[in-house]
This record gives sequence, structure tokens and C-alpha cells, in this order.
Amino acid sequence: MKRTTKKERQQLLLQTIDENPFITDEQLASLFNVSVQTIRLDRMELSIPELRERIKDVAAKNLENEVKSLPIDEIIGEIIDIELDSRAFSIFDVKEEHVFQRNGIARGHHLFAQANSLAVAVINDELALTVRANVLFAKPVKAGDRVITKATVREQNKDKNRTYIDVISNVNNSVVFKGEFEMYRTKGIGENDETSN
Amino acid sequence: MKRTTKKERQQLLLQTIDENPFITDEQLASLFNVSVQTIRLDRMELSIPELRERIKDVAAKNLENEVKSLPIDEIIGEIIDIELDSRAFSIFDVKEEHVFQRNGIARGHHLFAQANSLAVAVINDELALTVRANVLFAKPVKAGDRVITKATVREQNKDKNRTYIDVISNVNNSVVFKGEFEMYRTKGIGENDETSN
DNA sequence: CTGGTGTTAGTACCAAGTGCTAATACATAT
DNA sequence: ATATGTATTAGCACTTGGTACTAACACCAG
Repeated sequence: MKRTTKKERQQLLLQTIDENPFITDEQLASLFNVSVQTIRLDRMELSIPELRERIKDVAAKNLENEVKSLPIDEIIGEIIDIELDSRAFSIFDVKEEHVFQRNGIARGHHLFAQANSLAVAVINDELALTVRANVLFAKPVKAGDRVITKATVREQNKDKNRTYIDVISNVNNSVVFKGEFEMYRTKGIGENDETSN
Repeated sequence: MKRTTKKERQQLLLQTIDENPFITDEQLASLFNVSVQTIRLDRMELSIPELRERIKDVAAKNLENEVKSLPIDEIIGEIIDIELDSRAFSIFDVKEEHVFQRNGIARGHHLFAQANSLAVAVINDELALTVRANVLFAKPVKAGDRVITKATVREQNKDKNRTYIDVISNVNNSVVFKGEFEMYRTKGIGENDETSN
């Protein structure tokens, strides 16, 4: 790489290290055609930590993420109250990662996921499956919004093993999502296996 | 910690390092009340790499995950073919993390997410929002299944800025999911901003 | 010519190791 | 009882990728 000014080099240094935190001072030095000492001085001025610290940071972030990313797929929203076969509430805080970058509006499937999860949870059965759903996205939801969702069991059909659930999601007391879920359950109502957890 | 046999110690060593990869040999030595050298020999036998390598591994995994975990939230399924405002296909490989532990059946919201993502993608517009959806989960989908989804634009309503899309998902040529999506778009058909990417 | 900025070189030191040799303890086998 | 094997410990030289510091030089501007 051609030798440039200090400013330019430091700008590139920041970028380069950001892209590849695993790069050593020696590699950087030969990349920018300066001495290792110059790179060290640059890192000092820009307060960029040494290689091993950088790697540690990345690794530490990873451990956080492991705890963070699992629940995203498992249950969407936190269930705050539940009365089996009757109704249930959950809260879902919309974050940056749930919205379209372009316009900041939450992707529909996250709202669906919250509603669907709640519909599954409210059913007092080991095996509850969604058969059909009609959903309406009434109002856009944005990052920072707290979505409060209520699922109500409307109807149980013992013969067909079906449960019909209405779900309504609100942000600031205003409806943002409505859904009707038709759920399939293996066992009849009130004959559950108590050994299950 | 009490001194025990080599076997026990090595078992615990494996576990301890797995739980906290950031621990040094010195810390381990005092934890197990043996010398640093013993710890080193143990690591050799168990082929556990040194601290800095362990940290690097964790960090490297992280960088993978960054590439890996973003699309999970951003787009569900990989789009394999698309003709804007007409049709699109995507593939979604169902993994363990997408299914109920209890019965191995995919949670409905993942299939919904794939379908919804595809419906958004097929629309040739910066801002496409789901207004309404009617979906049917025709057959259970299991871990290991490859879901192939097709979205077809059925109808465009210029006046209401609506697009109606039919989505069908198959596993092994058998329909597992059907959905009708009513989408809202900001711009009229064929008047898009070409500067956007 | 003097000063400030930028750069380079070199030294001592550190953490957390590897790799190797050697010593010691202790039980087991012959 | 002595020899052998396994487990443990100690010590030393060396490695990587640095920190912290000092000294030297080049250049450009006032």
C-alpha cells in the first residue's frame, strides 16, 4: 500500500482493524509501509487496544450473544400472565433488530411470532399446532415500542380437537395487530398428562 | 478445591474450561491445587489449546455468527429466484432450533416468517408492509426438512396501493403451508426509485 | 538556526504460554 | 527389596505480541 499522511493512515487503520480485529501490528506495519512503532503510536492516539484485547472483546461479546440469541427463536415475547385454556398476556419489546432498516417498521413476522407463541402457550396441551391463522397488521410498530398481546380462547371443539383463539396486540392502548388462530391439540380438553412440564 | 484423581481432575478441567474459556493455567492450577505444569500436561492429554487460542476460537465463531445470525432476523430462508412484482422462490432448511423440543415439529411462526419475507421481497418497492394474511399450516414440518416456498403476485390494486400475493410452501413436493398476503406499498407499480439498492 | 511533528530504532519488560529435561513420590510387579 | 511405571513438580530457554520508554533522525515552518 502506498504511503500516505498520518490522518489518512489512521483513518484506514480504524477501518482495517474494525474489519479484521485479528490483525497484528506487524501485519499492519507492512500493510501501510510504516514501522511497527508507528502503528503502535497510531493505536495509542486512537486508543485502539492491542490484538489480544481486541480478540478478547470479540469473544466476550460472543458469550453475551449466546444467551441473547437463543430466546429469539424459542419464545417471542415474555408471558406475563396465563390462565390455561382461557387467556394469556405477553410483552414484546421491539428492538432495532426487529425492524426494517429502511423505514424502522417492525417486520410482520415478529408480531405474528409473538401472537402465535402466545396462542400455543395458552393451550393446556403438550402438542398444540397452528392449523390456520387470519391476521391483520392494523398499524405499523416501531423500534422501542412495547407490544402487549392478549390471547383469548374463543371456542373449543372437542370432536375436531380444535381450539379457536383470538389475539390482539396493542401499543400504547392502540391496536396494532389482530389475529384469529385455529389450533390443533392432540388431547381432549381437561385430560392432560400431569407428569409433563 | 480438594485434590482428587487425575481422571476426575481432567473431567472437571474439560467442564471448567468449557464454561469459562478465559481461565489461565495458573488459575486452574490453584483451583485444582496442583502445579501449573500438571495443568499443562492435562491440557496436552486432552488436547485443549492454550488460553489465547481458546479465546481466538470463541472470537472466530462470533464473526461467523454475525454473518449467520443477521439473516435469521433479517430474511428467513434464502431467496433462490426472483422476478419482481411477479414471483419468487426461497429455501429454508429447518433445524433443531426451529422446532418444538417436545415433538420435533416446526413452530408455525418460522414458516410464516419465510412466507412473509418472501412476500415482502417479491414486491418491487422500498416500503412493503403486510396488512393482512390468511395462512394454513397444512402438514407438520420437521427438523431436517427443506421447505421450498413460492410466492406469486395474484393481483395489483393501483388505487389502494395493495398487492395480493399467494404463497405456497412444499416439503418433498407436498404442500405444508399456504398463505394469502395482502401487502401495502408506498409507491405505485413501476415508478420506483432506481437509486435505491 | 531552532522547534515541533512524524517516524524509526532499540532496549527492558510482561503475560501466557510451548518444549524440553530432570527430579521426586508412590504404588505395583517381579 | 529392588525395579518399573505413572503422576506430579521444578526449572530453563524460547515464543508471540505486545507495553513503556528513550534516543535519534528527517523535514518543514517561522
